[in-house]
Amino acid sequence: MVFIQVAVPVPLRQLFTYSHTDTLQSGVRVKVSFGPRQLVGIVIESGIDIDDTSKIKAINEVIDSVPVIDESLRKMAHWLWQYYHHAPGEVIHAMLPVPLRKGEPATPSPAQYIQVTPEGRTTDSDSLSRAPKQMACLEAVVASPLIASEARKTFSPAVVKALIDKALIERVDITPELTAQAWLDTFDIGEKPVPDKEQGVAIAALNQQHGTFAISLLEGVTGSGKTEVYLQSIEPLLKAGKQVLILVPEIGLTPQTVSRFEKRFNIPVGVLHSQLTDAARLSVWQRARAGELGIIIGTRSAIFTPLKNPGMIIVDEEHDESFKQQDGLRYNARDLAAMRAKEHSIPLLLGSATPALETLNNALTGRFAHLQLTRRAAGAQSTKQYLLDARDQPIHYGISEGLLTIMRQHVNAGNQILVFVNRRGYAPALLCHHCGTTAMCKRCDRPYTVHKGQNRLQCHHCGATRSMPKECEACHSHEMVTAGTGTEQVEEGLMKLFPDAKHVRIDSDTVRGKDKLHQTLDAINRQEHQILVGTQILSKGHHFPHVTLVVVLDCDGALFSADFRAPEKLAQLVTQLAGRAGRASKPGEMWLQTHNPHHPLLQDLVNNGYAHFARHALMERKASALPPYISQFVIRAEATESSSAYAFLQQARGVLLNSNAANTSLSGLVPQMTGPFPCLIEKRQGRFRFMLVCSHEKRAPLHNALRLALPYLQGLPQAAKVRWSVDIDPTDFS
DNA sequence: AGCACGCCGACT
DNA sequence: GTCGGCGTGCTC
Repeated sequence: MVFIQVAVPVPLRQLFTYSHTDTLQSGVRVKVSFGPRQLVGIVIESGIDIDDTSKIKAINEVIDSVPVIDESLRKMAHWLWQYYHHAPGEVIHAMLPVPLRKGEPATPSPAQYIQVTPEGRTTDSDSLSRAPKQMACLEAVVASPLIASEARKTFSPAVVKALIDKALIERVDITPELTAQAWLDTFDIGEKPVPDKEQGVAIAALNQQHGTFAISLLEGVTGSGKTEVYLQSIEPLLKAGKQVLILVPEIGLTPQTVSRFEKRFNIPVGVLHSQLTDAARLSVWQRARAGELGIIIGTRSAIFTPLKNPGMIIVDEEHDESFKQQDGLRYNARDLAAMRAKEHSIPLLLGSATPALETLNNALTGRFAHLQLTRRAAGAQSTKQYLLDARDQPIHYGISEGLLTIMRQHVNAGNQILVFVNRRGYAPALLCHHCGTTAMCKRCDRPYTVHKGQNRLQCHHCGATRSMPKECEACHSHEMVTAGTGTEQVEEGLMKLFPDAKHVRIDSDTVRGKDKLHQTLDAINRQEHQILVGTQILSKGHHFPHVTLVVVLDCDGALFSADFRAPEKLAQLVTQLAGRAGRASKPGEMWLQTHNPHHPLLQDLVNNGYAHFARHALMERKASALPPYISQFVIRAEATESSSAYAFLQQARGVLLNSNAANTSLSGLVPQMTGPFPCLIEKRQGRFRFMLVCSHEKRAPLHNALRLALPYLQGLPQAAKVRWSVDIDPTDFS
């Protein structure tokens, strides 16, 4: 009889002990009874000692013969639940593809394929000369068996059926065989550009790092060829049979990105993103684990992909916020990438035109290697940036007179212009002209956003919609007016101001699904539209060579935000937007409309660029004792009763003070606490939200205080009544 | 988080 | 008389 520690998928910060006849390998899945239910758990440790054996149950079933979580991922899991103070079972759960969480087999199961029959192989090409599609399909099948469902998609079901009826191909169940380093069969480097001097330096530096742990920041302005550096620095690794894992932001994963890697090396690339089916994700997971895939590109959760021969990890656009999960296990995939790289003794490359201040600080202090690309390729000029003083100017649809004049010049010259508006919808509020009452979402206590196109009001915090009210709820006046400007209204205004120019609006309301976005972007680059209005989506990934003018309608919100990261986010956004426009023959310009034209932050950004701004912002962070110079965590609480959420955090505050004082070795190191105070979005989906921010200049004592406090927090009488969570290194205070 | 147990209101 | 409301407490 052996006692075994198992991570069970429940939100409890502990492991559970079960018994079994033999020791089991760590990382193997087991079925266990947990209370009244059956759950799939993961073996963490075998053969442990235990005092009280009275409650111990036996493991019901061992699912795997080979661990689904290998040694290195197990270490990562351990680090995750320690560092993020999260329930181990949930951590492991988050790391596994959905089918594996349910206990389905981890090795590939047979799938239906079509393969060529002996008749098909000997058929002469004449017999199908009148059926070119069948011919193409047959040729493909002769080359190698195809997955039946995919063949039906690429060639059409009728074609496949016709060939089966003619007995030229047949259906068979094949269990796919996974081969390590399979990509080496086709690996072939086509044409590649000669790197410029800076790229050459970066590539040479990265080549030195192969086989060792090192982190580099590749700080490269837009258009300086970061991807080329990625491509050339992974080339020798792939050739040596090593795998490369590339993380990209959620919207950055375009077919173009993937095909660029596929075409350069002539190998298949594994792709992981949120829109894949569970089966498709599992397939990539299996192929990566078996070492079959040389390149895996994916979003945040791809950091959990098992690798047989890891060679390097790349995080592209490393400043992007989507690398931090904002619910449940609030991990940061960028930080996790560093952990993984260290564990495997491989290099990590972080690339960005606008590095996060945390990353930049590590590069400036020498913890990370700092590689810089300062020149745009092919002599393209960078976009000139200016501030537009909107004070005392008439404003139409959010656009000031002065800005309008500039826009006219570009439109009349036949160029494209891009108008950035940071909120979608028509207007962020609807209010009564008579008494001033604003239409509010009852569940969130926030103004509804007006959507004129649908003739409805929509709450942007909980998604609820309602019909457009005909009269004021309070005074029944029929005069309702909108306040503020969203993309929809700007588009409407531009249609009136520029009746001859073709418009297109790009936000999550107008581009549903990935295809629609790409179609619209392609149409823009074919110059089918002259004026582009849109939100954040426009700042990611895509380039608009015909755009000569970028305007940002409202920069003022970020200047006085309660979120200390707002200026950094604005600077990143503005710089990314500027990078979208222009090309060698048509340099672009950018105007930022503001009521604070003398604000030092805007001045610095516009006159000196992001790199200078960021270094200056770091100095300010240091002076104000903010991250990355201090460590933070946040305890969030939400409840239908505002007072219970507040009370819980108030008690938590007390516990944190006391537990720390009780720990004599840390006496004097009291975390600094602010709050509890309401979140920036105070109420969401009918629940009131509060947070308690805890900071300390040193991470270790801060985390120790939390570690000591957590058991008490769980025991608090209020703890059961409120939904509460811990957020380590928070990036979002909404 | 589930899920059961438990103790009080409106129903065939 | 019971179906069912969701408070409380436990899960190796």
